[in-house]
Amino acid sequence: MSQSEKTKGKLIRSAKKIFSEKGFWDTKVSDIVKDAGVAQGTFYLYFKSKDEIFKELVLEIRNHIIEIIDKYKNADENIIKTLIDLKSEILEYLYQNKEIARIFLFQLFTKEELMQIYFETLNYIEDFDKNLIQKGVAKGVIKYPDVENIINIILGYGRRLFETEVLLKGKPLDEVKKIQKEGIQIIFKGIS
Amino acid sequence: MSQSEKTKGKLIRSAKKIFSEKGFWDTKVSDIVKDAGVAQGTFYLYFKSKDEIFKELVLEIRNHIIEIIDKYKNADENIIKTLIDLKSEILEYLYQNKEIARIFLFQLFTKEELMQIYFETLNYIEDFDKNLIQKGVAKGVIKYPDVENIINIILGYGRRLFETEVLLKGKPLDEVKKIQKEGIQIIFKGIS
DNA sequence: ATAATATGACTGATGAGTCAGTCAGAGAAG
DNA sequence: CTTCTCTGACTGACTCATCAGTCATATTAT
Repeated sequence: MSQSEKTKGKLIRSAKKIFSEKGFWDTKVSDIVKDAGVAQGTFYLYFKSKDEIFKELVLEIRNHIIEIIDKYKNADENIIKTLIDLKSEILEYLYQNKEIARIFLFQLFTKEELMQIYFETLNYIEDFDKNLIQKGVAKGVIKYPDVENIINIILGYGRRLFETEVLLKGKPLDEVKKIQKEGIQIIFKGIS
Repeated sequence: MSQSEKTKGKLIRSAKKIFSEKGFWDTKVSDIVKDAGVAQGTFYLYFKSKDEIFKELVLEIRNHIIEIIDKYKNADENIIKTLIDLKSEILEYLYQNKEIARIFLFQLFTKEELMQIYFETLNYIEDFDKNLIQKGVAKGVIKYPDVENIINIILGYGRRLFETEVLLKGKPLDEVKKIQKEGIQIIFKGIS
Protein backbone atom coordinates (compact mmCIF):
# COMPACT_ATOMS: atom_id res chain seq x y z
CA MET A 1 0.00 0.00 0.00
CA SER A 2 1.45 3.39 -0.97
CA GLN A 3 2.14 6.03 1.64
CA SER A 4 -0.69 8.18 0.42
CA GLU A 5 -3.17 5.31 0.58
CA LYS A 6 -2.09 4.67 4.14
CA THR A 7 -2.56 8.28 5.13
CA LYS A 8 -5.94 8.54 3.48
CA GLY A 9 -6.94 5.34 5.23
CA LYS A 10 -5.91 6.73 8.59
CA LEU A 11 -7.96 9.84 7.98
CA ILE A 12 -11.03 7.85 7.01
CA ARG A 13 -10.72 5.60 10.02
CA SER A 14 -10.42 8.56 12.36
CA ALA A 15 -13.27 10.37 10.64
CA LYS A 16 -15.59 7.37 11.05
CA LYS A 17 -14.73 7.14 14.70
CA ILE A 18 -15.14 10.78 15.54
CA PHE A 19 -18.13 11.59 13.35
CA SER A 20 -19.94 8.62 14.83
CA GLU A 21 -19.16 9.75 18.37
CA LYS A 22 -19.76 13.47 18.04
CA GLY A 23 -21.79 13.99 14.89
CA PHE A 24 -20.95 16.19 11.97
CA TRP A 25 -21.09 19.60 13.58
CA ASP A 26 -19.29 18.85 16.77
CA THR A 27 -16.47 17.15 14.93
CA LYS A 28 -13.67 19.52 14.05
CA VAL A 29 -11.24 18.81 11.25
CA SER A 30 -8.59 19.39 13.88
CA ASP A 31 -10.03 16.46 15.88
CA ILE A 32 -9.78 14.16 12.92
CA VAL A 33 -6.20 15.05 12.03
CA LYS A 34 -5.11 14.84 15.64
CA ASP A 35 -6.58 11.36 15.93
CA ALA A 36 -5.02 10.34 12.63
CA GLY A 37 -1.68 11.78 13.64
CA VAL A 38 -1.25 14.09 10.65
CA ALA A 39 -1.23 17.85 10.21
CA GLN A 40 -4.24 19.97 9.33
CA GLY A 41 -2.90 20.65 5.85
CA THR A 42 -2.56 16.96 5.08
CA PHE A 43 -6.29 16.53 5.42
CA TYR A 44 -6.81 18.87 2.50
CA LEU A 45 -4.46 16.88 0.29
CA TYR A 46 -6.99 14.05 0.42
CA PHE A 47 -10.35 15.72 0.82
CA LYS A 48 -11.70 18.92 -0.61
CA SER A 49 -13.62 19.73 2.55
CA LYS A 50 -15.12 18.43 5.74
CA ASP A 51 -18.39 18.01 3.89
CA GLU A 52 -16.73 15.83 1.29
CA ILE A 53 -15.22 13.27 3.64
CA PHE A 54 -18.50 12.99 5.49
CA LYS A 55 -20.41 12.42 2.30
CA GLU A 56 -17.89 9.82 1.26
CA LEU A 57 -18.64 7.81 4.39
CA VAL A 58 -22.36 8.08 3.83
CA LEU A 59 -22.06 6.93 0.26
CA GLU A 60 -19.97 3.98 1.37
CA ILE A 61 -22.93 2.65 3.34
CA ARG A 62 -25.49 3.41 0.68
CA ASN A 63 -23.47 1.63 -1.96
CA HIS A 64 -22.89 -1.39 0.18
CA ILE A 65 -26.52 -1.76 1.12
CA ILE A 66 -27.57 -1.44 -2.49
CA GLU A 67 -25.05 -4.11 -3.45
CA ILE A 68 -26.43 -6.50 -0.88
CA ILE A 69 -29.97 -5.98 -2.10
CA ASP A 70 -28.98 -6.44 -5.71
CA LYS A 71 -27.62 -9.87 -4.86
CA TYR A 72 -31.12 -10.84 -3.80
CA LYS A 73 -32.87 -9.32 -6.79
CA ASN A 74 -33.30 -12.61 -8.60
CA ALA A 75 -33.55 -14.93 -5.65
CA ASP A 76 -36.77 -16.89 -5.90
CA GLU A 77 -36.71 -19.07 -2.87
CA ASN A 78 -39.70 -18.74 -0.61
CA ILE A 79 -40.62 -15.24 0.43
CA ILE A 80 -40.01 -15.38 4.13
CA LYS A 81 -36.63 -17.07 3.75
CA THR A 82 -35.48 -14.48 1.26
CA LEU A 83 -36.54 -11.69 3.57
CA ILE A 84 -34.87 -13.21 6.61
CA ASP A 85 -31.64 -13.82 4.72
CA LEU A 86 -31.54 -10.33 3.28
CA LYS A 87 -32.24 -8.65 6.60
CA SER A 88 -29.69 -10.85 8.24
CA GLU A 89 -27.06 -9.85 5.73
CA ILE A 90 -27.81 -6.15 6.07
CA LEU A 91 -27.72 -6.54 9.84
CA GLU A 92 -24.35 -8.23 9.61
CA TYR A 93 -22.92 -5.47 7.45
CA LEU A 94 -24.14 -2.78 9.82
CA TYR A 95 -22.88 -4.81 12.75
CA GLN A 96 -19.39 -4.97 11.28
CA ASN A 97 -19.49 -1.27 10.52
CA LYS A 98 -21.16 0.16 13.58
CA GLU A 99 -19.47 3.51 13.27
CA ILE A 100 -20.72 4.39 9.84
CA ALA A 101 -24.03 2.75 10.66
CA ARG A 102 -24.39 5.16 13.54
CA ILE A 103 -23.62 8.03 11.23
CA PHE A 104 -26.15 6.78 8.72
CA LEU A 105 -28.93 6.37 11.25
CA PHE A 106 -28.44 9.45 13.34
CA GLN A 107 -26.31 12.07 11.68
CA LEU A 108 -27.90 12.76 8.32
CA PHE A 109 -30.79 14.93 9.30
CA THR A 110 -29.36 18.40 9.19
CA LYS A 111 -28.06 18.44 5.66
CA GLU A 112 -30.65 18.31 2.90
CA GLU A 113 -28.30 16.54 0.52
CA LEU A 114 -27.49 13.79 3.00
CA MET A 115 -31.10 13.22 3.90
CA GLN A 116 -31.72 12.57 0.25
CA ILE A 117 -29.08 9.85 0.25
CA TYR A 118 -30.68 8.38 3.33
CA PHE A 119 -34.16 8.31 1.83
CA GLU A 120 -32.87 7.08 -1.51
CA THR A 121 -31.29 4.12 0.24
CA LEU A 122 -34.38 3.45 2.29
CA ASN A 123 -36.45 3.56 -0.87
CA TYR A 124 -34.27 0.97 -2.44
CA ILE A 125 -34.91 -1.37 0.46
CA GLU A 126 -38.60 -0.57 0.44
CA ASP A 127 -38.94 -1.32 -3.24
CA PHE A 128 -37.33 -4.67 -2.86
CA ASP A 129 -39.49 -5.55 0.12
CA LYS A 130 -42.61 -4.29 -1.58
CA ASN A 131 -41.99 -6.48 -4.57
CA LEU A 132 -41.49 -9.49 -2.37
CA ILE A 133 -44.55 -8.84 -0.24
CA GLN A 134 -46.69 -8.23 -3.29
CA LYS A 135 -45.76 -11.67 -4.60
CA GLY A 136 -46.88 -13.09 -1.30
CA VAL A 137 -50.20 -11.27 -1.54
CA ALA A 138 -50.67 -12.47 -5.12
CA LYS A 139 -49.92 -16.06 -4.12
CA GLY A 140 -52.36 -15.77 -1.25
CA VAL A 141 -49.70 -16.59 1.34
CA ILE A 142 -50.19 -13.12 2.76
CA LYS A 143 -53.74 -12.17 3.58
CA TYR A 144 -53.36 -8.58 4.80
CA PRO A 145 -53.38 -6.42 1.70
CA ASP A 146 -51.83 -3.14 2.87
CA VAL A 147 -48.32 -3.71 1.58
CA GLU A 148 -47.07 -0.29 2.66
CA ASN A 149 -48.12 -0.97 6.20
CA ILE A 150 -46.42 -4.35 6.24
CA ILE A 151 -43.26 -2.62 5.13
CA ASN A 152 -43.67 -0.09 7.91
CA ILE A 153 -43.71 -2.92 10.41
CA ILE A 154 -40.75 -4.73 8.90
CA LEU A 155 -38.48 -1.73 8.33
CA GLY A 156 -39.40 -0.05 11.58
CA TYR A 157 -38.55 -3.25 13.37
CA GLY A 158 -35.23 -3.64 11.58
CA ARG A 159 -34.03 -0.21 12.48
CA ARG A 160 -35.16 -0.46 16.06
CA LEU A 161 -33.56 -3.85 16.51
CA PHE A 162 -30.22 -2.53 15.40
CA GLU A 163 -30.50 0.58 17.55
CA THR A 164 -31.39 -1.16 20.77
CA GLU A 165 -29.92 -4.64 20.61
CA VAL A 166 -26.71 -3.82 18.78
CA LEU A 167 -25.88 -0.21 19.51
CA LEU A 168 -27.37 0.18 22.96
CA LYS A 169 -27.14 -3.28 24.48
CA GLY A 170 -24.18 -4.51 22.45
CA LYS A 171 -25.52 -8.04 21.98
CA PRO A 172 -23.46 -10.41 19.84
CA LEU A 173 -24.29 -10.74 16.18
CA ASP A 174 -25.58 -14.30 16.28
CA GLU A 175 -28.00 -13.54 19.03
CA VAL A 176 -29.37 -10.48 17.26
CA LYS A 177 -29.75 -12.48 14.06
CA LYS A 178 -31.75 -15.10 15.91
CA ILE A 179 -33.97 -12.45 17.47
CA GLN A 180 -34.48 -10.81 14.11
CA LYS A 181 -35.48 -14.09 12.53
CA GLU A 182 -38.06 -14.65 15.23
CA GLY A 183 -39.37 -11.13 14.81
CA ILE A 184 -39.85 -11.54 11.09
CA GLN A 185 -41.60 -14.87 11.60
CA ILE A 186 -43.98 -13.22 14.03
CA ILE A 187 -44.77 -10.49 11.56
CA PHE A 188 -45.41 -13.10 8.89
CA LYS A 189 -47.70 -14.98 11.16
CA GLY A 190 -49.57 -11.75 11.72
CA ILE A 191 -50.15 -11.04 8.05
CA SER A 192 -50.92 -14.61 7.01
CA MET B 1 -51.37 38.30 27.71
CA SER B 2 -48.56 40.65 28.70
CA GLN B 3 -46.16 42.04 26.17
CA SER B 4 -43.30 39.92 27.43
CA GLU B 5 -45.35 36.73 27.24
CA LYS B 6 -46.23 37.60 23.67
CA THR B 7 -42.62 38.15 22.75
CA LYS B 8 -41.44 34.94 24.37
CA GLY B 9 -44.21 33.13 22.56
CA LYS B 10 -43.12 34.54 19.24
CA LEU B 11 -39.56 33.43 19.88
CA ILE B 12 -40.65 29.92 20.80
CA ARG B 13 -42.86 29.63 17.74
CA SER B 14 -40.05 30.75 15.46
CA ALA B 15 -37.57 28.49 17.17
CA LYS B 16 -39.79 25.44 16.69
CA LYS B 17 -40.22 26.24 13.05
CA ILE B 18 -36.59 26.88 12.26
CA PHE B 19 -35.01 24.21 14.43
CA SER B 20 -37.33 21.65 12.89
CA GLU B 21 -36.43 22.75 9.38
CA LYS B 22 -32.70 23.22 9.77
CA GLY B 23 -31.67 21.37 12.89
CA PHE B 24 -29.82 22.76 15.86
CA TRP B 25 -26.49 23.60 14.29
CA ASP B 26 -27.69 25.15 11.10
CA THR B 27 -30.14 27.36 12.94
CA LYS B 28 -28.63 30.69 13.89
CA VAL B 29 -30.01 32.79 16.70
CA SER B 30 -30.13 35.53 14.11
CA ASP B 31 -32.53 33.36 12.03
CA ILE B 32 -34.85 32.94 14.97
CA VAL B 33 -34.97 36.60 15.91
CA LYS B 34 -35.44 37.63 12.31
CA ASP B 35 -38.38 35.28 11.96
CA ALA B 36 -39.84 36.46 15.25
CA GLY B 37 -39.35 40.09 14.29
CA VAL B 38 -37.29 41.08 17.32
CA ALA B 39 -33.70 42.12 17.86
CA GLN B 40 -30.86 39.80 18.72
CA GLY B 41 -30.61 41.20 22.21
CA THR B 42 -34.26 40.50 22.94
CA PHE B 43 -33.62 36.80 22.55
CA TYR B 44 -31.26 36.90 25.51
CA LEU B 45 -33.83 38.59 27.71
CA TYR B 46 -35.87 35.39 27.52
CA PHE B 47 -33.32 32.62 27.11
CA LYS B 48 -29.87 32.19 28.57
CA SER B 49 -28.54 30.64 25.39
CA LYS B 50 -29.34 28.89 22.14
CA ASP B 51 -28.88 25.59 23.97
CA GLU B 52 -31.45 26.56 26.56
CA ILE B 53 -34.30 27.32 24.21
CA PHE B 54 -33.64 24.10 22.31
CA LYS B 55 -33.69 22.06 25.47
CA GLU B 56 -36.92 23.76 26.49
CA LEU B 57 -38.59 22.51 23.33
CA VAL B 58 -37.30 19.00 23.84
CA LEU B 59 -38.54 18.89 27.42
CA GLU B 60 -41.94 20.08 26.26
CA ILE B 61 -42.35 16.87 24.26
CA ARG B 62 -40.92 14.61 26.89
CA ASN B 63 -43.23 15.98 29.53
CA HIS B 64 -46.27 15.71 27.35
CA ILE B 65 -45.57 12.12 26.36
CA ILE B 66 -45.01 11.15 29.96
CA GLU B 67 -48.29 12.81 30.90
CA ILE B 68 -50.16 10.83 28.28
CA ILE B 69 -48.67 7.56 29.47
CA ASP B 70 -49.44 8.33 33.08
CA LYS B 71 -53.09 8.66 32.18
CA TYR B 72 -53.01 5.04 31.08
CA LYS B 73 -51.10 3.74 34.08
CA ASN B 74 -54.14 2.35 35.83
CA ALA B 75 -56.26 1.48 32.85
CA ASP B 76 -57.24 -2.15 33.04
CA GLU B 77 -59.29 -2.69 29.98
CA ASN B 78 -58.07 -5.40 27.68
CA ILE B 79 -54.46 -5.25 26.68
CA ILE B 80 -54.73 -4.66 22.98
CA LYS B 81 -57.33 -1.94 23.36
CA THR B 82 -55.20 -0.11 25.92
CA LEU B 83 -52.20 -0.29 23.63
CA ILE B 84 -54.10 0.90 20.60
CA ASP B 85 -55.64 3.80 22.52
CA LEU B 86 -52.33 4.88 24.00
CA LYS B 87 -50.46 4.74 20.71
CA SER B 88 -53.29 6.58 19.07
CA GLU B 89 -53.12 9.35 21.61
CA ILE B 90 -49.36 9.71 21.32
CA LEU B 91 -49.72 9.74 17.55
CA GLU B 92 -52.31 12.48 17.80
CA TYR B 93 -50.09 14.61 20.01
CA LEU B 94 -47.13 14.27 17.68
CA TYR B 95 -49.40 14.94 14.72
CA GLN B 96 -50.58 18.20 16.25
CA ASN B 97 -47.01 19.17 17.06
CA LYS B 98 -45.13 18.05 14.00
CA GLU B 99 -42.41 20.62 14.39
CA ILE B 100 -41.25 19.62 17.82
CA ALA B 101 -41.86 15.98 16.93
CA ARG B 102 -39.42 16.36 14.07
CA ILE B 103 -36.92 17.89 16.45
CA PHE B 104 -37.42 15.06 18.90
CA LEU B 105 -37.00 12.32 16.33
CA PHE B 106 -34.16 13.70 14.28
CA GLN B 107 -32.27 16.44 16.02
CA LEU B 108 -31.21 15.08 19.37
CA PHE B 109 -28.29 12.94 18.40
CA THR B 110 -25.39 15.31 18.56
CA LYS B 111 -25.73 16.49 22.12
CA GLU B 112 -25.17 13.93 24.83
CA GLU B 113 -27.55 15.64 27.22
CA LEU B 114 -30.38 15.68 24.72
CA MET B 115 -29.90 12.06 23.76
CA GLN B 116 -30.38 11.22 27.38
CA ILE B 117 -33.74 12.98 27.39
CA TYR B 118 -34.65 11.05 24.26
CA PHE B 119 -33.76 7.68 25.72
CA GLU B 120 -35.32 8.51 29.04
CA THR B 121 -38.59 9.22 27.27
CA LEU B 122 -38.34 6.08 25.18
CA ASN B 123 -37.67 4.10 28.31
CA TYR B 124 -40.79 5.43 29.88
CA ILE B 125 -42.81 4.18 26.93
CA GLU B 126 -40.99 0.86 26.92
CA ASP B 127 -41.64 0.26 30.59
CA PHE B 128 -45.31 0.85 30.15
CA ASP B 129 -45.51 -1.43 27.15
CA LYS B 130 -43.43 -4.09 28.83
CA ASN B 131 -45.73 -4.17 31.79
CA LEU B 132 -48.74 -4.51 29.54
CA ILE B 133 -47.22 -7.24 27.39
CA GLN B 134 -46.07 -9.17 30.43
CA LYS B 135 -49.62 -9.25 31.69
CA GLY B 136 -50.62 -10.70 28.34
CA VAL B 137 -47.94 -13.36 28.57
CA ALA B 138 -48.98 -14.21 32.12
CA LYS B 139 -52.61 -14.50 31.08
CA GLY B 140 -51.63 -16.73 28.18
CA VAL B 141 -53.15 -14.36 25.62
CA ILE B 142 -49.67 -13.80 24.26
CA LYS B 143 -47.71 -16.92 23.40
CA TYR B 144 -44.38 -15.48 22.24
CA PRO B 145 -42.34 -14.96 25.39
CA ASP B 146 -39.62 -12.52 24.28
CA VAL B 147 -41.19 -9.35 25.60
CA GLU B 148 -38.26 -7.14 24.58
CA ASN B 149 -38.58 -8.28 21.03
CA ILE B 150 -42.29 -7.62 20.94
CA ILE B 151 -41.55 -4.12 22.14
CA ASN B 152 -38.99 -3.73 19.39
CA ILE B 153 -41.65 -4.54 16.85
CA ILE B 154 -44.24 -2.25 18.36
CA LEU B 155 -42.04 0.77 19.01
CA GLY B 156 -40.13 0.44 15.78
CA TYR B 157 -43.40 0.37 13.94
CA GLY B 158 -44.76 3.40 15.77
CA ARG B 159 -41.83 5.55 14.93
CA ARG B 160 -41.67 4.45 11.34
CA LEU B 161 -45.39 5.02 10.85
CA PHE B 162 -45.09 8.58 12.03
CA GLU B 163 -42.02 9.25 9.93
CA THR B 164 -43.39 7.95 6.66
CA GLU B 165 -47.13 8.36 6.79
CA VAL B 166 -47.30 11.64 8.67
CA LEU B 167 -44.06 13.48 8.01
CA LEU B 168 -43.23 12.21 4.54
CA LYS B 169 -46.60 11.46 2.98
CA GLY B 170 -48.64 13.91 5.02
CA LYS B 171 -51.64 11.61 5.42
CA PRO B 172 -54.55 12.86 7.54
CA LEU B 173 -54.64 11.92 11.19
CA ASP B 174 -57.70 9.66 11.02
CA GLU B 175 -56.22 7.61 8.25
CA VAL B 176 -52.94 7.13 10.06
CA LYS B 177 -54.78 6.16 13.21
CA LYS B 178 -56.69 3.53 11.29
CA ILE B 179 -53.50 2.18 9.75
CA GLN B 180 -51.82 2.10 13.14
CA LYS B 181 -54.68 0.18 14.64
CA GLU B 182 -54.45 -2.42 11.89
CA GLY B 183 -50.71 -2.68 12.35
CA ILE B 184 -51.01 -3.31 16.07
CA GLN B 185 -53.69 -5.91 15.48
CA ILE B 186 -51.39 -7.69 13.05
CA ILE B 187 -48.57 -7.71 15.56
CA PHE B 188 -50.92 -9.13 18.19
CA LYS B 189 -52.05 -11.83 15.84
CA GLY B 190 -48.40 -12.68 15.31
CA ILE B 191 -47.61 -13.09 18.97
CA SER B 192 -50.84 -14.87 19.96
C1' DA C 1 17.82 16.08 -7.71
C1' DT C 2 13.18 15.94 -8.27
C1' DA C 3 8.73 14.49 -7.14
C1' DA C 4 5.66 13.22 -3.70
C1' DT C 5 4.07 14.04 0.89
C1' DA C 6 3.57 16.46 4.89
C1' DT C 7 3.69 20.48 7.94
C1' DG C 8 1.52 24.01 11.01
C1' DA C 9 1.21 28.89 11.49
C1' DC C 10 -1.88 31.87 9.48
C1' DT C 11 -6.27 34.17 7.65
C1' DG C 12 -10.84 35.43 7.13
C1' DA C 13 -15.52 34.47 8.00
C1' DT C 14 -18.84 33.40 11.07
C1' DG C 15 -21.99 33.64 14.80
C1' DA C 16 -23.01 33.45 19.97
C1' DG C 17 -23.47 36.42 23.36
C1' DT C 18 -22.98 41.49 25.37
C1' DC C 19 -24.06 46.02 26.67
C1' DA C 20 -24.69 50.91 26.38
C1' DG C 21 -28.32 53.16 24.84
C1' DT C 22 -33.44 54.17 23.08
C1' DC C 23 -38.21 54.66 23.87
C1' DA C 24 -43.15 54.37 24.97
C1' DG C 25 -46.08 54.82 28.47
C1' DA C 26 -47.30 54.88 33.50
C1' DG C 27 -47.49 57.26 37.41
C1' DA C 28 -46.07 61.33 40.59
C1' DA C 29 -45.25 66.26 41.37
C1' DG C 30 -46.25 70.86 40.64
C1' DC D 1 -53.06 69.43 32.46
C1' DT D 2 -48.30 69.32 31.71
C1' DT D 3 -43.83 68.45 33.05
C1' DC D 4 -40.68 65.24 35.16
C1' DT D 5 -39.07 60.75 36.45
C1' DC D 6 -39.03 55.94 36.33
C1' DT D 7 -39.29 51.41 34.44
C1' DG D 8 -39.84 47.41 31.61
C1' DA D 9 -39.15 46.07 27.08
C1' DC D 10 -36.42 46.30 23.30
C1' DT D 11 -32.40 47.41 20.17
C1' DG D 12 -28.40 46.40 17.12
C1' DA D 13 -23.60 47.43 16.61
C1' DC D 14 -19.86 45.36 18.70
C1' DT D 15 -16.53 41.78 20.67
C1' DC D 16 -14.18 37.75 20.76
C1' DA D 17 -13.49 32.87 20.33
C1' DT D 18 -13.72 29.37 17.01
C1' DC D 19 -12.67 26.81 12.86
C1' DA D 20 -12.51 25.60 7.89
C1' DG D 21 -9.47 26.07 4.65
C1' DT D 22 -4.65 27.97 2.63
C1' DC D 23 0.09 28.19 1.50
C1' DA D 24 4.99 28.83 1.89
C1' DT D 25 8.16 25.83 3.59
C1' DA D 26 10.15 21.35 5.08
C1' DT D 27 10.91 16.46 4.90
C1' DT D 28 11.08 11.91 2.80
C1' DA D 29 11.39 8.60 -0.94
C1' DT D 30 12.95 7.18 -5.34
